[in-house]
Amino acid sequence: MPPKRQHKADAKAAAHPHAKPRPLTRIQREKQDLILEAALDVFSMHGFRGSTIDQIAEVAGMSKPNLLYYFPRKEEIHRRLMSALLDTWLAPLKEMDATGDPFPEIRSYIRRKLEMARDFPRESRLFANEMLQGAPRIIEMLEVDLRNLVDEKAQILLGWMDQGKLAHTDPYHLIFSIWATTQHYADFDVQVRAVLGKDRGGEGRFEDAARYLEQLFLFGLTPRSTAPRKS
Amino acid sequence: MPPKRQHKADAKAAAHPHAKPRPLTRIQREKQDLILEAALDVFSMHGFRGSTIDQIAEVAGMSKPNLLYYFPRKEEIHRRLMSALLDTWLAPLKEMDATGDPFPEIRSYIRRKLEMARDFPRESRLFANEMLQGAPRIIEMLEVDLRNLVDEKAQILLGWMDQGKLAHTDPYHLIFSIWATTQHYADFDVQVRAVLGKDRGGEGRFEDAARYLEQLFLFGLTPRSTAPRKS
DNA sequence: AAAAATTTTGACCAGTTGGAAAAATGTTAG
DNA sequence: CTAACATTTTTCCAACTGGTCAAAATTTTT
Repeated sequence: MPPKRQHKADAKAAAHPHAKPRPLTRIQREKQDLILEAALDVFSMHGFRGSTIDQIAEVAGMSKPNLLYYFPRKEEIHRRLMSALLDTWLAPLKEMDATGDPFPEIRSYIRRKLEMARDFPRESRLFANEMLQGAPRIIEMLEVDLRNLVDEKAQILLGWMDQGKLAHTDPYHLIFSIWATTQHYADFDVQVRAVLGKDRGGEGRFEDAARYLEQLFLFGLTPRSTAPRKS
Repeated sequence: MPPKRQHKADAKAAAHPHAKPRPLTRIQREKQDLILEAALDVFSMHGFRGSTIDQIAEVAGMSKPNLLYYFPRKEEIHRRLMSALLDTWLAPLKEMDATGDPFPEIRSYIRRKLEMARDFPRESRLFANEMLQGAPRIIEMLEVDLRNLVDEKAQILLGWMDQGKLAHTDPYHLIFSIWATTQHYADFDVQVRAVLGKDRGGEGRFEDAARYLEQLFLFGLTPRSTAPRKS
């Protein structure tokens, strides 16, 4: 039997699962990063089905077969992006600390999320695209990891509420509303820009958003001088 | 010259632009609705590029050429959906009335938007998909119609603020935050369900959301009994 | 019931898609 | 230098894509 052609970099490792996988070469790391970067561009705009390997390859500046040498299937690229993404995405929430006070904690959570919308809009859109499609590739992670994390943080919020440090309300929907309002600035960026126009739609929009959201979440819309209305 | 075959229902009308277009037959109306309904299913999940005519035809229960008899191109279907959508979508905001009081107006705006997220989730996702892709097909409408409408309503909000009926804040971001928080329940439905789990994730989630959002927007997160924190 | 118009179907097409195979070209350790 | 390996290119393919076309089936009008 002639030795099988070695089409993938880790073919040897795969043949013998317990063999130490040879470390990636410099070129492998560089090219994989290049591909993932390009794929993020494409997937985040068109979703999984709407994106083609050719498009990704073109953005990455290489031929399609060459790209397929590093990632043998399209799904593989997407999977890699998604699993890297989830960690990044949940990190800000993980930082919310029970020993802190609610308002500083919530405020800095909002800030971090808003910074992510500003600095990593493609990641946000990639995530949104996956959600819109029913999250077929990450649903289990949502139901386990995400759910556990949110449960845990909801307990913290409830604790603060019981201590009278925070208005008593639904902690889950509180978290949802922070996700929604912050990610909006990445996912619906076109709309935000269209509405704000050229002058107000510059980079300053993130500071305006931060100021507004802080006020909304920390002080609410009720005018401070007026007693809350009934009904 | 032999008379051209009449492949499209309105070919005659098109030949003579000022001729009164013959009204659609019953079958034409029914089938077009059937197709648009199916297309909404498909486009809202996969976006324009990720959807195929075959898929739509299958959901609509007809053959691809038959579908193409009613809508000669894929874009046409999408265009029809989008233009019908924008009207529906902006209707709730249009209702916000300067002569009313801010809190009832804002509260019922939130309610209407939340009802739309509950009753028309596919429309919401179709819209979200278009946004994620940079809104190539509706950008002008956003920059003109949407922008004018929001400008107008922002003026109303500013008026209320000047009268001391509403906390002084950024009216544009206020509107954004209402859009974001309500549409979240349609666009990120999978995530919401995954986090809330089977028991809390039923239809009741919309009522919980309504209650929470009302509280957030009307009273804010600051505990009523405590003076607002400094810094 | 015939004629006219509308609707549906089946066969087809050119371009695109994800991917395979193999040959050609670099790169590196001994 | 050269053998072993890593990378890239060329060629190819079967399935799918949006869309056409003529004929057949059906419905509507006269």
